[in-house]
Amino acid sequence: MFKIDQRGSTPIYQQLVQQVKEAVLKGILQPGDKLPSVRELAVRLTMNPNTIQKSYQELERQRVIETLRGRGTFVSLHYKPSKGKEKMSVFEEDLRNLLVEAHYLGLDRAKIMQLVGRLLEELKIGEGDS
Amino acid sequence: MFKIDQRGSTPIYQQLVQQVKEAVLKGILQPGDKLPSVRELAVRLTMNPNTIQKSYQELERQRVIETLRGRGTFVSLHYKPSKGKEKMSVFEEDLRNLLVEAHYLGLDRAKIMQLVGRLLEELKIGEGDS
Amino acid sequence: MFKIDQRGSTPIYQQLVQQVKEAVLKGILQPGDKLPSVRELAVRLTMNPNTIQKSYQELERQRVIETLRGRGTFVSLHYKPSKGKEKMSVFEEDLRNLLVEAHYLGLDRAKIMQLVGRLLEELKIGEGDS
Amino acid sequence: MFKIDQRGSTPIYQQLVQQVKEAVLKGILQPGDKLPSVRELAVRLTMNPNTIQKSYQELERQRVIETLRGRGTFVSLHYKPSKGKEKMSVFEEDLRNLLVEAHYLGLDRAKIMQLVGRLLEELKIGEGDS
DNA sequence: GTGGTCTAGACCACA
DNA sequence: GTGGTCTAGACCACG
Repeated sequence: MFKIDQRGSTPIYQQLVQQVKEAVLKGILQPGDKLPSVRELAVRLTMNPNTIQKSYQELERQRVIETLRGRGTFVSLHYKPSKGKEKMSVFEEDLRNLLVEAHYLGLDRAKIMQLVGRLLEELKIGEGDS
Repeated sequence: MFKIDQRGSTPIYQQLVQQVKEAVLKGILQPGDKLPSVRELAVRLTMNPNTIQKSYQELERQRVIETLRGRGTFVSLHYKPSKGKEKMSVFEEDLRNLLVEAHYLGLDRAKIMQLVGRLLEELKIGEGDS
Repeated sequence: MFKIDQRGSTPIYQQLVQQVKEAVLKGILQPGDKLPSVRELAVRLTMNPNTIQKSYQELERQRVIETLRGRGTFVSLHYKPSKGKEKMSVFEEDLRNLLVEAHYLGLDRAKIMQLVGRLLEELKIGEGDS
Repeated sequence: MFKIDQRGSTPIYQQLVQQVKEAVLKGILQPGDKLPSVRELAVRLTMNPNTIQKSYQELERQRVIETLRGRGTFVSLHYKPSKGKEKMSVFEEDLRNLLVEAHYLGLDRAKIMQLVGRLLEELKIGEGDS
Protein backbone atom coordinates (compact mmCIF):
# COMPACT_ATOMS: atom_id res chain seq x y z
CA MET A 1 0.00 0.00 0.00
CA PHE A 2 2.79 2.43 0.79
CA LYS A 3 6.02 2.68 -1.14
CA ILE A 4 9.08 4.07 0.60
CA ASP A 5 12.26 5.16 -1.14
CA GLN A 6 15.14 4.41 1.23
CA ARG A 7 17.55 6.54 -0.76
CA GLY A 8 16.65 10.00 -1.93
CA SER A 9 16.86 13.11 0.18
CA THR A 10 13.35 13.29 1.67
CA PRO A 11 13.18 11.74 5.14
CA ILE A 12 11.42 8.43 5.33
CA TYR A 13 8.94 9.56 7.96
CA GLN A 14 7.90 12.45 5.75
CA GLN A 15 7.37 10.16 2.81
CA LEU A 16 4.96 8.16 4.88
CA VAL A 17 3.16 11.31 6.01
CA GLN A 18 2.83 12.35 2.38
CA GLN A 19 1.49 9.03 1.26
CA VAL A 20 -1.11 8.79 3.99
CA LYS A 21 -2.35 12.27 3.11
CA GLU A 22 -2.44 11.34 -0.56
CA ALA A 23 -4.38 8.16 0.18
CA VAL A 24 -6.92 10.11 2.19
CA LEU A 25 -7.22 12.65 -0.58
CA LYS A 26 -7.83 10.01 -3.22
CA GLY A 27 -10.41 8.31 -1.02
CA ILE A 28 -8.36 5.16 -0.65
CA LEU A 29 -8.46 5.87 3.06
CA GLN A 30 -11.91 7.08 4.16
CA PRO A 31 -12.62 9.18 7.26
CA GLY A 32 -13.06 6.77 10.15
CA ASP A 33 -10.92 4.05 8.59
CA LYS A 34 -8.48 2.36 10.91
CA LEU A 35 -4.80 2.66 10.12
CA PRO A 36 -2.41 -0.26 10.61
CA SER A 37 -0.77 -0.35 14.01
CA VAL A 38 2.73 1.05 14.33
CA ARG A 39 4.20 -2.36 14.87
CA GLU A 40 2.34 -4.00 12.01
CA LEU A 41 3.29 -1.27 9.54
CA ALA A 42 6.90 -1.39 10.72
CA VAL A 43 7.02 -5.04 9.81
CA ARG A 44 5.31 -4.61 6.45
CA LEU A 45 7.58 -1.77 5.39
CA THR A 46 10.65 -3.21 7.12
CA MET A 47 11.24 0.06 8.87
CA ASN A 48 12.15 1.11 12.37
CA PRO A 49 8.96 1.43 14.49
CA ASN A 50 10.28 4.74 15.83
CA THR A 51 10.12 6.12 12.32
CA ILE A 52 6.50 5.02 11.87
CA GLN A 53 5.70 6.53 15.24
CA LYS A 54 7.17 9.83 14.16
CA SER A 55 5.04 9.81 11.01
CA TYR A 56 1.85 9.12 12.96
CA GLN A 57 2.66 11.89 15.42
CA GLU A 58 3.17 14.33 12.59
CA LEU A 59 -0.09 13.26 10.96
CA GLU A 60 -1.91 13.72 14.22
CA ARG A 61 -0.39 17.16 14.67
CA GLN A 62 -1.79 18.03 11.25
CA ARG A 63 -5.21 16.68 12.31
CA VAL A 64 -5.24 14.17 9.47
CA ILE A 65 -5.52 11.22 11.83
CA GLU A 66 -6.65 10.72 15.43
CA THR A 67 -5.54 8.31 18.09
CA LEU A 68 -8.13 6.67 20.33
CA ARG A 69 -6.38 5.28 23.35
CA GLY A 70 -6.39 1.54 23.35
CA ARG A 71 -8.41 1.39 20.11
CA GLY A 72 -5.86 2.43 17.50
CA THR A 73 -5.41 5.29 15.05
CA PHE A 74 -8.06 6.41 12.60
CA VAL A 75 -8.49 8.85 9.74
CA SER A 76 -10.07 12.02 11.14
CA LEU A 77 -13.76 12.48 10.43
CA HIS A 78 -13.45 16.16 9.63
CA TYR A 79 -10.14 17.62 8.65
CA LYS A 80 -9.98 21.33 8.33
CA PRO A 81 -7.71 23.12 5.86
CA SER A 82 -5.43 25.18 8.07
CA LYS A 83 -4.75 28.19 5.83
CA GLY A 84 -2.18 29.91 8.00
CA LYS A 85 -0.89 32.65 5.72
CA GLU A 86 2.64 31.76 6.78
CA LYS A 87 2.12 28.25 5.47
CA MET A 88 0.69 29.71 2.29
CA SER A 89 3.77 31.78 1.58
CA VAL A 90 6.03 28.79 2.29
CA PHE A 91 3.93 26.80 -0.11
CA GLU A 92 4.13 29.46 -2.79
CA GLU A 93 7.88 29.61 -2.37
CA ASP A 94 8.17 25.84 -2.76
CA LEU A 95 6.00 25.95 -5.84
CA ARG A 96 8.09 28.72 -7.37
CA ASN A 97 11.27 26.74 -6.79
CA LEU A 98 9.71 23.69 -8.36
CA LEU A 99 8.66 25.66 -11.43
CA VAL A 100 12.20 26.93 -11.85
CA GLU A 101 13.34 23.32 -11.82
CA ALA A 102 10.69 22.47 -14.39
CA HIS A 103 12.13 25.03 -16.76
CA TYR A 104 15.64 23.67 -16.32
CA LEU A 105 14.25 20.26 -17.19
CA GLY A 106 13.15 21.64 -20.52
CA LEU A 107 9.44 21.99 -19.81
CA ASP A 108 7.65 25.02 -21.21
CA ARG A 109 4.47 26.68 -19.99
CA ALA A 110 2.13 24.44 -21.93
CA LYS A 111 3.73 21.21 -20.77
CA ILE A 112 3.76 22.36 -17.17
CA MET A 113 0.09 23.32 -17.18
CA GLN A 114 -0.75 20.02 -18.79
CA LEU A 115 1.22 18.08 -16.18
CA VAL A 116 -0.40 19.99 -13.32
CA GLY A 117 -3.81 19.29 -14.80
CA ARG A 118 -3.10 15.61 -15.09
CA LEU A 119 -1.86 15.33 -11.51
CA LEU A 120 -4.92 17.20 -10.21
CA GLU A 121 -7.15 14.65 -11.94
CA GLU A 122 -5.10 11.81 -10.56
CA LEU A 123 -5.37 13.21 -7.04
CA LYS A 124 -9.05 13.92 -7.49
CA ILE A 125 -8.62 17.55 -6.58
CA GLY A 126 -11.60 19.47 -7.97
CA GLU A 127 -13.78 22.28 -6.73
CA GLY A 128 -13.68 23.30 -3.08
CA ASP A 129 -16.59 21.01 -2.16
CA SER A 130 -14.35 18.19 -0.95
CA MET B 1 20.46 41.06 -5.22
CA PHE B 2 20.17 37.76 -3.39
CA LYS B 3 18.15 37.25 -0.27
CA ILE B 4 19.13 34.45 2.06
CA ASP B 5 17.06 33.18 4.96
CA GLN B 6 19.63 32.25 7.61
CA ARG B 7 17.11 30.36 9.70
CA GLY B 8 14.67 28.04 8.05
CA SER B 9 15.40 24.44 7.21
CA THR B 10 16.56 24.62 3.60
CA PRO B 11 20.36 24.81 3.42
CA ILE B 12 21.54 28.25 2.53
CA TYR B 13 23.84 27.03 -0.20
CA GLN B 14 20.78 25.56 -1.88
CA GLN B 15 18.89 28.79 -1.49
CA LEU B 16 21.66 30.54 -3.35
CA VAL B 17 21.65 27.90 -6.09
CA GLN B 18 17.91 28.40 -6.48
CA GLN B 19 18.15 32.15 -6.61
CA VAL B 20 20.91 32.19 -9.18
CA LYS B 21 18.91 29.83 -11.38
CA GLU B 22 15.84 32.00 -10.94
CA ALA B 23 17.79 35.14 -11.79
CA VAL B 24 19.12 33.55 -14.97
CA LEU B 25 15.63 32.42 -15.86
CA LYS B 26 14.17 35.88 -15.40
CA GLY B 27 16.96 37.42 -17.44
CA ILE B 28 18.36 39.38 -14.51
CA LEU B 29 21.56 37.45 -15.13
CA GLN B 30 22.36 37.14 -18.82
CA PRO B 31 24.51 34.41 -20.39
CA GLY B 32 28.12 35.56 -20.24
CA ASP B 33 27.57 37.83 -17.25
CA LYS B 34 30.17 37.63 -14.53
CA LEU B 35 29.00 36.54 -11.13
CA PRO B 36 30.37 38.20 -7.99
CA SER B 37 33.57 36.57 -6.77
CA VAL B 38 33.24 34.04 -4.00
CA ARG B 39 34.87 36.35 -1.49
CA GLU B 40 32.92 39.40 -2.51
CA LEU B 41 29.57 37.66 -2.33
CA ALA B 42 30.55 36.17 1.01
CA VAL B 43 31.05 39.65 2.36
CA ARG B 44 27.83 41.03 0.85
CA LEU B 45 25.72 38.19 2.18
CA THR B 46 27.70 37.96 5.41
CA MET B 47 28.27 34.28 5.02
CA ASN B 48 31.29 32.00 4.83
CA PRO B 49 33.19 31.84 1.51
CA ASN B 50 33.14 28.04 1.67
CA THR B 51 29.37 28.09 1.57
CA ILE B 52 29.35 30.31 -1.51
CA GLN B 53 31.90 27.96 -3.06
CA LYS B 54 29.61 25.02 -2.50
CA SER B 55 26.79 26.86 -4.25
CA TYR B 56 28.96 27.81 -7.21
CA GLN B 57 30.28 24.29 -7.60
CA GLU B 58 26.77 22.90 -7.56
CA LEU B 59 25.70 25.43 -10.18
CA GLU B 60 28.67 24.46 -12.31
CA ARG B 61 27.76 20.79 -12.07
CA GLN B 62 24.32 21.74 -13.34
CA ARG B 63 25.95 23.65 -16.21
CA VAL B 64 24.26 26.88 -15.19
CA ILE B 65 27.56 28.68 -14.69
CA GLU B 66 31.13 28.18 -15.87
CA THR B 67 34.45 28.84 -14.21
CA LEU B 68 37.32 30.40 -16.11
CA ARG B 69 40.48 29.73 -14.16
CA GLY B 70 41.82 32.77 -12.41
CA ARG B 71 39.25 34.99 -14.09
CA GLY B 72 36.03 34.27 -12.26
CA THR B 73 32.70 32.57 -12.75
CA PHE B 74 30.23 33.40 -15.50
CA VAL B 75 26.72 32.47 -16.55
CA SER B 76 26.97 29.71 -19.16
CA LEU B 77 26.46 30.78 -22.74
CA HIS B 78 24.43 27.74 -23.65
CA TYR B 79 22.71 25.78 -20.97
CA LYS B 80 20.99 22.66 -22.04
CA PRO B 81 17.89 21.23 -20.43
CA SER B 82 19.14 17.89 -19.14
CA LYS B 83 15.97 15.83 -19.51
CA GLY B 84 17.08 12.68 -17.75
CA LYS B 85 13.89 10.67 -17.41
CA GLU B 86 14.91 9.83 -13.88
CA LYS B 87 15.04 13.51 -13.00
CA MET B 88 11.65 13.93 -14.65
CA SER B 89 10.03 11.30 -12.47
CA VAL B 90 11.58 12.81 -9.35
CA PHE B 91 10.21 16.14 -10.43
CA GLU B 92 6.75 14.74 -11.01
CA GLU B 93 6.82 13.11 -7.62
CA ASP B 94 7.77 16.40 -5.96
CA LEU B 95 5.02 18.19 -7.81
CA ARG B 96 2.46 15.61 -6.78
CA ASN B 97 3.46 15.97 -3.14
CA LEU B 98 3.18 19.72 -3.39
CA LEU B 99 -0.30 19.49 -4.88
CA VAL B 100 -1.39 17.27 -2.02
CA GLU B 101 -0.16 20.00 0.33
CA ALA B 102 -2.08 22.57 -1.66
CA HIS B 103 -5.29 20.69 -1.10
CA TYR B 104 -4.66 20.46 2.61
CA LEU B 105 -4.17 24.21 2.60
CA GLY B 106 -7.69 24.60 1.29
CA LEU B 107 -6.86 25.38 -2.33
CA ASP B 108 -9.13 23.92 -4.99
CA ARG B 109 -8.35 23.18 -8.60
CA ALA B 110 -9.19 26.65 -9.86
CA LYS B 111 -7.08 28.44 -7.29
CA ILE B 112 -4.13 26.15 -7.90
CA MET B 113 -4.21 26.63 -11.65
CA GLN B 114 -4.46 30.35 -11.14
CA LEU B 115 -1.47 30.39 -8.80
CA VAL B 116 0.62 28.28 -11.15
CA GLY B 117 -0.26 30.62 -13.98
CA ARG B 118 0.74 33.67 -12.00
CA LEU B 119 4.09 32.19 -11.01
CA LEU B 120 4.84 31.19 -14.59
CA GLU B 121 4.30 34.81 -15.62
CA GLU B 122 6.49 36.03 -12.81
CA LEU B 123 9.28 33.66 -13.80
CA LYS B 124 8.84 34.52 -17.48
CA ILE B 125 8.37 30.89 -18.40
CA GLY B 126 6.62 30.80 -21.75
CA GLU B 127 6.97 28.73 -24.87
CA GLY B 128 10.05 26.56 -25.32
CA ASP B 129 11.91 29.24 -27.26
CA SER B 130 13.20 31.11 -24.23
CA MET C 1 42.63 -0.59 2.72
CA PHE C 2 43.06 2.82 1.15
CA LYS C 3 46.38 4.52 0.66
CA ILE C 4 46.44 8.29 0.48
CA ASP C 5 49.41 10.37 -0.61
CA GLN C 6 49.21 13.46 1.57
CA ARG C 7 51.74 15.37 -0.51
CA GLY C 8 51.53 15.27 -4.27
CA SER C 9 49.39 17.56 -6.36
CA THR C 10 46.21 15.52 -6.82
CA PRO C 11 43.61 16.44 -4.19
CA ILE C 12 43.29 13.77 -1.58
CA TYR C 13 39.51 13.64 -1.82
CA GLN C 14 39.95 12.70 -5.48
CA GLN C 15 42.48 10.05 -4.59
CA LEU C 16 39.90 8.49 -2.32
CA VAL C 17 37.25 8.66 -5.04
CA GLN C 18 39.60 6.91 -7.41
CA GLN C 19 40.52 4.21 -4.95
CA VAL C 20 36.94 3.41 -4.05
CA LYS C 21 36.06 3.13 -7.72
CA GLU C 22 39.06 0.91 -8.28
CA ALA C 23 38.15 -1.28 -5.30
CA VAL C 24 34.61 -1.71 -6.62
CA LEU C 25 35.99 -2.54 -10.05
CA LYS C 26 38.33 -5.18 -8.68
CA GLY C 27 35.55 -6.70 -6.61
CA ILE C 28 37.20 -5.85 -3.31
CA LEU C 29 34.07 -3.87 -2.57
CA GLN C 30 30.94 -5.70 -3.64
CA PRO C 31 27.59 -4.06 -4.51
CA GLY C 32 25.64 -3.67 -1.28
CA ASP C 33 28.72 -3.60 0.93
CA LYS C 34 28.79 -0.96 3.62
CA LEU C 35 31.54 1.60 3.44
CA PRO C 36 33.26 2.78 6.62
CA SER C 37 31.46 5.69 8.22
CA VAL C 38 32.78 9.16 7.49
CA ARG C 39 34.11 9.57 10.99
CA GLU C 40 35.67 6.14 11.20
CA LEU C 41 37.49 6.47 7.90
CA ALA C 42 38.64 9.93 8.90
CA VAL C 43 40.29 8.42 11.93
CA ARG C 44 41.83 5.51 10.05
CA LEU C 45 43.29 7.71 7.34
CA THR C 46 44.08 10.51 9.78
CA MET C 47 42.30 13.08 7.72
CA ASN C 48 39.49 15.51 8.27
CA PRO C 49 35.92 14.15 8.18
CA ASN C 50 34.90 16.95 5.84
CA THR C 51 37.35 15.70 3.26
CA ILE C 52 35.94 12.18 3.47
CA GLN C 53 32.47 13.67 3.13
CA LYS C 54 33.48 15.42 -0.06
CA SER C 55 34.74 12.15 -1.50
CA TYR C 56 31.58 10.28 -0.57
CA GLN C 57 29.35 12.96 -2.02
CA GLU C 58 31.30 12.90 -5.26
CA LEU C 59 31.00 9.13 -5.39
CA GLU C 60 27.28 9.40 -4.80
CA ARG C 61 26.93 11.90 -7.64
CA GLN C 62 28.65 9.37 -9.86
CA ARG C 63 26.21 6.71 -8.66
CA VAL C 64 29.01 4.51 -7.38
CA ILE C 65 27.70 4.56 -3.83
CA GLU C 66 24.35 5.29 -2.19
CA THR C 67 23.47 6.86 1.11
CA LEU C 68 20.74 5.44 3.32
CA ARG C 69 19.76 8.11 5.81
CA GLY C 70 21.01 7.43 9.29
CA ARG C 71 22.26 3.99 8.29
CA GLY C 72 25.41 4.66 6.35
CA THR C 73 26.76 4.55 2.82
CA PHE C 74 26.79 1.49 0.60
CA VAL C 75 28.13 0.41 -2.76
CA SER C 76 25.35 0.84 -5.32
CA LEU C 77 23.57 -2.32 -6.36
CA HIS C 78 23.33 -1.34 -9.97
CA TYR C 79 25.69 1.22 -11.34
CA LYS C 80 25.18 2.23 -14.88
CA PRO C 81 27.92 3.34 -17.23
CA SER C 82 26.94 6.92 -18.00
CA LYS C 83 28.17 7.17 -21.59
CA GLY C 84 27.68 10.90 -22.13
CA LYS C 85 29.41 11.58 -25.41
CA GLU C 86 30.87 14.69 -23.91
CA LYS C 87 32.51 12.63 -21.19
CA MET C 88 33.77 10.27 -23.86
CA SER C 89 35.55 13.01 -25.76
CA VAL C 90 37.07 14.34 -22.56
CA PHE C 91 38.29 10.85 -21.82
CA GLU C 92 39.76 10.43 -25.29
CA GLU C 93 41.53 13.75 -24.93
CA ASP C 94 43.02 12.71 -21.59
CA LEU C 95 44.15 9.42 -23.06
CA ARG C 96 45.76 11.14 -26.02
CA ASN C 97 47.68 13.45 -23.70
CA LEU C 98 48.84 10.52 -21.64
CA LEU C 99 50.08 8.68 -24.72
CA VAL C 100 52.08 11.72 -25.75
CA GLU C 101 53.68 11.60 -22.32
CA ALA C 102 54.39 7.91 -22.77
CA HIS C 103 56.33 8.64 -25.90
CA TYR C 104 58.39 11.32 -24.19
CA LEU C 105 59.18 8.77 -21.51
CA GLY C 106 60.75 6.61 -24.17
CA LEU C 107 57.98 4.04 -24.53
CA ASP C 108 57.25 2.74 -28.00
CA ARG C 109 54.06 1.25 -29.35
CA ALA C 110 54.81 -2.28 -28.21
CA LYS C 111 55.71 -1.32 -24.67
CA ILE C 112 52.62 0.84 -24.34
CA MET C 113 50.27 -1.86 -25.55
CA GLN C 114 51.93 -4.30 -23.19
CA LEU C 115 51.55 -1.95 -20.23
CA VAL C 116 47.90 -1.27 -21.03
CA GLY C 117 47.28 -4.99 -21.25
CA ARG C 118 48.91 -5.62 -17.90
CA LEU C 119 46.89 -2.91 -16.17
CA LEU C 120 43.65 -4.20 -17.67
CA GLU C 121 44.41 -7.61 -16.17
CA GLU C 122 45.23 -6.05 -12.84
CA LEU C 123 41.98 -4.11 -12.81
CA LYS C 124 40.04 -7.14 -13.97
CA ILE C 125 38.61 -5.28 -16.93
CA GLY C 126 37.48 -7.83 -19.46
CA GLU C 127 34.47 -8.19 -21.71
CA GLY C 128 31.42 -5.98 -21.16
CA ASP C 129 29.71 -8.54 -18.95
CA SER C 130 31.47 -7.53 -15.75
CA MET D 1 47.30 25.86 -34.79
CA PHE D 2 46.72 25.46 -31.07
CA LYS D 3 43.32 25.10 -29.49
CA ILE D 4 42.89 26.09 -25.87
CA ASP D 5 39.90 25.21 -23.72
CA GLN D 6 39.36 28.09 -21.33
CA ARG D 7 37.05 26.09 -19.13
CA GLY D 8 37.92 22.58 -18.02
CA SER D 9 40.16 21.75 -15.13
CA THR D 10 43.55 21.44 -16.80
CA PRO D 11 45.57 24.65 -16.54
CA ILE D 12 45.87 26.62 -19.74
CA TYR D 13 49.65 26.66 -19.69
CA GLN D 14 49.71 22.87 -19.44
CA GLN D 15 47.37 22.54 -22.38
CA LEU D 16 49.80 24.51 -24.46
CA VAL D 17 52.72 22.38 -23.28
CA GLN D 18 50.78 19.28 -24.25
CA GLN D 19 49.90 20.58 -27.67
CA VAL D 20 53.43 21.62 -28.52
CA LYS D 21 54.71 18.21 -27.54
CA GLU D 22 51.99 16.56 -29.59
CA ALA D 23 52.84 18.70 -32.62
CA VAL D 24 56.50 17.76 -32.34
CA LEU D 25 55.57 14.12 -32.03
CA LYS D 26 53.38 14.20 -35.12
CA GLY D 27 56.09 16.01 -37.07
CA ILE D 28 54.02 19.14 -37.50
CA LEU D 29 56.83 20.88 -35.69
CA GLN D 30 60.24 19.63 -36.83
CA PRO D 31 63.46 19.81 -34.78
CA GLY D 32 65.00 23.21 -35.46
CA ASP D 33 61.69 24.89 -36.32
CA LYS D 34 61.13 28.30 -34.81
CA LEU D 35 58.23 28.71 -32.43
CA PRO D 36 56.10 31.88 -32.45
CA SER D 37 57.30 34.57 -30.07
CA VAL D 38 55.62 34.82 -26.71
CA ARG D 39 53.97 38.07 -27.61
CA GLU D 40 52.77 36.91 -31.01
CA LEU D 41 51.27 33.71 -29.63
CA ALA D 42 49.64 35.62 -26.80
CA VAL D 43 47.84 37.75 -29.35
CA ARG D 44 46.83 34.83 -31.55
CA LEU D 45 45.44 32.82 -28.66
CA THR D 46 44.14 35.87 -26.79
CA MET D 47 45.92 34.78 -23.68
CA ASN D 48 48.01 36.46 -21.06
CA PRO D 49 51.69 36.58 -22.18
CA ASN D 50 52.70 35.43 -18.72
CA THR D 51 50.82 32.20 -19.34
CA ILE D 52 52.61 31.60 -22.65
CA GLN D 53 55.89 32.35 -20.92
CA LYS D 54 55.13 29.75 -18.30
CA SER D 55 54.42 27.16 -20.98
CA TYR D 56 57.68 27.88 -22.79
CA GLN D 57 59.62 27.65 -19.55
CA GLU D 58 58.06 24.29 -18.80
CA LEU D 59 58.83 23.04 -22.32
CA GLU D 60 62.41 24.19 -21.99
CA ARG D 61 62.72 22.46 -18.63
CA GLN D 62 61.60 19.27 -20.36
CA ARG D 63 64.20 19.85 -23.10
CA VAL D 64 61.56 19.90 -25.81
CA ILE D 65 62.46 23.41 -26.92
CA GLU D 66 65.50 25.64 -26.61
CA THR D 67 65.84 29.37 -26.31
CA LEU D 68 68.61 31.13 -28.23
CA ARG D 69 69.07 34.56 -26.72
CA GLY D 70 67.96 37.27 -29.08
CA ARG D 71 67.05 34.75 -31.78
CA GLY D 72 63.89 33.15 -30.45
CA THR D 73 62.78 29.71 -29.30
CA PHE D 74 63.24 26.56 -31.35
CA VAL D 75 62.31 22.90 -31.23
CA SER D 76 65.25 20.98 -29.78
CA LEU D 77 67.39 19.08 -32.27
CA HIS D 78 67.75 16.03 -30.09
CA TYR D 79 65.29 15.40 -27.32
CA LYS D 80 66.07 12.58 -25.00
CA PRO D 81 63.42 10.47 -23.31
CA SER D 82 64.03 11.06 -19.62
CA LYS D 83 62.98 7.71 -18.14
CA GLY D 84 63.28 8.66 -14.52
CA LYS D 85 61.71 5.70 -12.78
CA GLU D 86 59.81 8.10 -10.56
CA LYS D 87 58.18 9.62 -13.62
CA MET D 88 57.42 6.14 -14.88
CA SER D 89 55.52 5.17 -11.78
CA VAL D 90 53.60 8.44 -11.86
CA PHE D 91 52.75 7.72 -15.46
CA GLU D 92 51.61 4.20 -14.69
CA GLU D 93 49.45 5.51 -11.87
CA ASP D 94 47.83 8.05 -14.20
CA LEU D 95 47.21 5.39 -16.77
CA ARG D 96 45.64 3.09 -14.22
CA ASN D 97 43.30 5.85 -13.09
CA LEU D 98 42.33 6.56 -16.65
CA LEU D 99 41.55 2.91 -17.32
CA VAL D 100 39.30 2.84 -14.26
CA GLU D 101 37.45 5.80 -15.76
CA ALA D 102 37.21 3.98 -19.06
CA HIS D 103 35.43 1.11 -17.39
CA TYR D 104 32.97 3.45 -15.69
CA LEU D 105 32.27 4.92 -19.11
CA GLY D 106 31.15 1.51 -20.26
CA LEU D 107 34.22 0.56 -22.29
CA ASP D 108 35.37 -3.05 -22.17
CA ARG D 109 38.82 -4.44 -22.82
CA ALA D 110 38.39 -4.76 -26.56
CA LYS D 111 37.13 -1.23 -27.05
CA ILE D 112 39.90 0.20 -24.91
CA MET D 113 42.62 -1.63 -26.82
CA GLN D 114 41.08 -0.50 -30.08
CA LEU D 115 40.96 3.12 -28.94
CA VAL D 116 44.56 3.03 -27.74
CA GLY D 117 45.61 1.57 -31.08
CA ARG D 118 43.81 4.29 -33.00
CA LEU D 119 45.35 7.06 -30.95
CA LEU D 120 48.83 5.58 -31.35
CA GLU D 121 48.37 5.67 -35.12
CA GLU D 122 47.10 9.21 -34.97
CA LEU D 123 50.09 10.30 -32.91
CA LYS D 124 52.45 8.39 -35.16
CA ILE D 125 53.88 6.46 -32.26
CA GLY D 126 55.52 3.32 -33.62
CA GLU D 127 58.67 1.40 -32.87
CA GLY D 128 61.42 2.90 -30.75
CA ASP D 129 63.26 4.32 -33.77
CA SER D 130 61.78 7.80 -33.47
C1' DG E 1 42.97 39.13 -8.07
C1' DT E 2 40.45 34.36 -8.89
C1' DG E 3 38.71 29.70 -7.46
C1' DG E 4 40.13 25.07 -5.07
C1' DT E 5 41.56 22.35 -1.15
C1' DC E 6 42.10 21.25 3.65
C1' DT E 7 41.69 21.41 8.78
C1' DA E 8 39.36 22.18 13.14
C1' DG E 9 35.46 22.33 15.54
C1' DA E 10 30.53 22.97 16.01
C1' DC E 11 25.47 21.95 15.44
C1' DC E 12 21.57 19.53 13.47
C1' DA E 13 18.08 16.02 11.61
C1' DC E 14 17.33 11.31 10.83
C1' DA E 15 16.80 6.26 12.03
C1' DG F 1 25.08 6.02 15.66
C1' DT F 2 24.75 8.08 10.69
C1' DG F 3 25.45 11.79 7.13
C1' DG F 4 24.71 17.02 6.12
C1' DT F 5 25.61 21.86 6.89
C1' DC F 6 28.15 25.82 8.40
C1' DT F 7 31.92 28.81 10.21
C1' DA F 8 36.69 30.23 10.82
C1' DG F 9 40.96 30.48 9.16
C1' DA F 10 44.76 28.80 6.39
C1' DC F 11 47.45 27.60 2.12
C1' DC F 12 47.99 26.88 -2.82
C1' DA F 13 47.95 27.18 -8.09
C1' DC F 14 46.47 29.89 -11.78
C1' DG F 15 46.34 34.07 -14.88
